[in-house]
Amino acid sequence: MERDVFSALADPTRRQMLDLLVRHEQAAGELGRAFPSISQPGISRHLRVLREAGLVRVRQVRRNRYYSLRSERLAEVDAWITKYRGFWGVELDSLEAYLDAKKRTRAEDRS
Amino acid sequence: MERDVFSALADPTRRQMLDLLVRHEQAAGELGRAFPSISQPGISRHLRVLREAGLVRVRQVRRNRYYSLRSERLAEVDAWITKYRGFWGVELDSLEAYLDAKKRTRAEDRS
DNA sequence: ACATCATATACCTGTGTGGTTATGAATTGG
DNA sequence: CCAATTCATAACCACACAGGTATATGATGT
Repeated sequence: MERDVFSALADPTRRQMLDLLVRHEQAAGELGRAFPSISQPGISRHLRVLREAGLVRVRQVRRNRYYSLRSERLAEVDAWITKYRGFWGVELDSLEAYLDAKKRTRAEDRS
Repeated sequence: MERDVFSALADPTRRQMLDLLVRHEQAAGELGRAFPSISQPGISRHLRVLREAGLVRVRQVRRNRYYSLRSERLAEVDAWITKYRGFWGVELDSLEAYLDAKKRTRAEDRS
């Protein structure tokens, strides 16, 4: 438990797993099928690392373990990188555009 | 050469180094003094990793090697994490606050 | 109770990484 | 030229990690 988020993100397979989970929660086996070159235990261990880093949560439903994304830790990474955001300029604008869109969405949610 | 940015960021010492470099460029030795528990070759190798990941550049001036931050790769990480930004809501506000402050700074720069 | 499915754990193995000390290479000052 | 400074590289060690196969665990269906 209590594993470093950055080292959990260091592995490309685990990053891909998160990329898959961002769409919707997914069972371990389902996830594993996206990585045919890795054995089932390999998948399971990657998921364990993500769990221990707090990047995913698990929900057991019958025989399946459904993994889903947890935002908190990723937000920490985002907070860390915010310190450096002053170093590039162009991207700020697209980020602002994104935030504007997001704000509108949230406003609609409330209405 | 051509090393993965995320694995370069996986080490806490290297992240601290970047945190120091975000203020201003710094000579290797100067940087090293911030980590008294690590030997000089240790510092040098961390800097090599950062170099190979494209996270820093070096400029030689007389006897000193001045390291400074390179934004491109960090921007890549930022782009990656952008995919997940939809997953947290509260943090968006502080991010907006940051952007507002930044925009004001940039406006002042132009005036 | 038993077989099956879904996932996790145990154990081994090769490779990578962070740390060290010792040494090399380039620059500078006397 | 020699010594000191500044930094990088080499060689080595301990350990962590990703991968595999084999096995355990737990829940479901018959």
